[in-house]
Amino acid sequence: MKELKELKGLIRDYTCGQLRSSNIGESVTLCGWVNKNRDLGGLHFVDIRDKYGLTQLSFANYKGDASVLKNASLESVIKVKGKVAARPAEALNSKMPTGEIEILVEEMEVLSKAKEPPFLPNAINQATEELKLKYRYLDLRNKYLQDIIALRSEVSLKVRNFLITHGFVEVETPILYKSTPEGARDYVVPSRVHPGRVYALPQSPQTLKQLLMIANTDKYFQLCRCFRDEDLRADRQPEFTQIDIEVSFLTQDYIKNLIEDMMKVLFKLPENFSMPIMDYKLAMKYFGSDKPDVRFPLPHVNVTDLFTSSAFTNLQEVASNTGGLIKAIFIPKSVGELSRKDTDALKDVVSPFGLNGVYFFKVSGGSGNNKQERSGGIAKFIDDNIYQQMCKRLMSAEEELQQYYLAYGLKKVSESEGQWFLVADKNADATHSAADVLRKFLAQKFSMIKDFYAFLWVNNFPLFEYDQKEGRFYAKHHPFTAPHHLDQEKFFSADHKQLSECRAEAYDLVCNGYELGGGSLRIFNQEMQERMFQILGLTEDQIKNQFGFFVEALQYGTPPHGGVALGLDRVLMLLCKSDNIRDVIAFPKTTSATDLMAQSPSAPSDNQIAELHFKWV
RNA sequence: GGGGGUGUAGUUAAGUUGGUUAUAACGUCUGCCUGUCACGCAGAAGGCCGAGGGUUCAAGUCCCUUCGCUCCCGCCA
Repeated sequence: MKELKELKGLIRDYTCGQLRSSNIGESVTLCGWVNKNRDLGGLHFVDIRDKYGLTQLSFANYKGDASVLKNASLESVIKVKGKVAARPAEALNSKMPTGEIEILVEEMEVLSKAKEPPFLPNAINQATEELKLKYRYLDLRNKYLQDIIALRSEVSLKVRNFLITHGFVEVETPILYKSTPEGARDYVVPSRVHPGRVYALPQSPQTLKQLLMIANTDKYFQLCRCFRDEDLRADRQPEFTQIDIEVSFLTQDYIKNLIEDMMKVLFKLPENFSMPIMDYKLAMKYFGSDKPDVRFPLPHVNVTDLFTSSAFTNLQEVASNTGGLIKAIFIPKSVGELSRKDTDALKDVVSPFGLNGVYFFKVSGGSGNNKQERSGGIAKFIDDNIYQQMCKRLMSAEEELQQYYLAYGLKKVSESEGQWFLVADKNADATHSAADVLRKFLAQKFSMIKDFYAFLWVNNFPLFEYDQKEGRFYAKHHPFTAPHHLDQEKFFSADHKQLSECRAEAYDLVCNGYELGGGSLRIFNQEMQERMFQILGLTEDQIKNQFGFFVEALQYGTPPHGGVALGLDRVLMLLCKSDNIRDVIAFPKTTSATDLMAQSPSAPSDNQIAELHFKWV
């Protein structure tokens, strides 16, 4: 705004955050909302507000109609004309950027009288989420949200500039498209001219961007809206924006270099910053997650085998069960110590994953002449051998994670005193998830989370996930992902185990425990694509109906290609340090995917029902 | 689909073991006030206690059903 050269044609001369003592003496016109009325009897002050700030209006010299002032209720839009004046020395306000001056109002007009609003922007009483969403336009008057809206616009521009400088072309793809199976539930749009048929809103323009590569577009990008009809979370909305990218004739390195440079621009990272890469298996092994938060240490160590013959039946049963997993986390005493009460409360941290609690024991002494002691919790089931193994594993974990410790400035454990926490479940996935959440909880509790952006690539994902219930493979990423170049044999093998172990040419961009995006190299020949559909158990008819056009296109000369899609909303969440996606979207939906302001979705009119050939059940 | 939290003046909250007229702050209205800036002071109005049903002499409070918001699990290729 400072350097902005304003065009003629506005009814205001300055914004409400602009005037300084250098403007004293100027005759100005300001417009804005009434933020505050302070009537001292003989003196009257009004704070006028816009998105740029606040300016105090003084009515000491006001000779106009007093009833106009009376009408200036809070949140009314007013226009004032007056002289910029210095405040008396005793009335300077150093807390306000405009605190050295005030406007001596000569004329005032209430452009739009406001009735008492349901809540005030910037008020002492924060309105509930429900009310704020119903009156979103009032909440958006808040500077916090206005700044984010501006940031979002700035980030979009930077992304476009960056990509266009690198030779990319932005291409718009259809919003009314085709239902894609194998993914999330589609939002579906009925058609007036085609009774009984529907369009689907894209979950992502995946096939379209690949077709653009076949079509010789070479380097494509799009800031595109995507739609998924799934249940929501604090970081998930039914419609969201992706920075969608696809490139021909590339290796994984190109995408990594490109995104690394883009993140440097968006997050103002140092020029020499290099993003570490972590193998999926390593991420799961030590962090129990494919999107680990690596701002703090506390790796998990697998201790399952140490308890196969334990006298403690809870752990013994898990350890003996195929698929059972026990993981341990160590908190050094110098970092902090949980009280007995806190330890019991860990139950609530892991219970969402079906676990009954967290096992623990404490190690004290051991330095100098003090004999080391294990006490509390399950200490009596931890013999010297088990304990030494646990320590050894923690050390080798730190060894194996060394490059990440260096990259993020994490400290290795240098003491044996402290508390061990064990998480166990017959289902390994539950242990991984619970241990991940426990790790984050402990880091939070002991203020171990430093304020920086810990970027990370995770790669070598498995190509497939096996669904026990349905007895079939699903694509972990999507069915166009290329099998890892070292796992081609496994991909064409008929062996279940080989297929399970087949890795993908896929990678995720992770930051501070959020998945910012993911991508892959794609399959670019027809035989391989057909093999993929075959493994996924699609019939000839299904392939033809759902992907026929795409498989056909692959036959007419397809360049090797790949890409990535980043969640713009999550990028913004990280940039403005919000943990709620609603903050970065101008008109967000509730967790039940409704719009409280516009009351959508709403019932169709009788006319629409007839035209769209609906039959309500 | 499942679980946790929550719903009380316009708004945000308090409300004990079920017991008189349901509190407070901000906002609104009235009056006073010449340097306030979370202005101050005095007063007033303002309530379907989310909705429906039940228990009870008596329900904001206990029970059942239901709805909204929110967080999490499942889900999100």
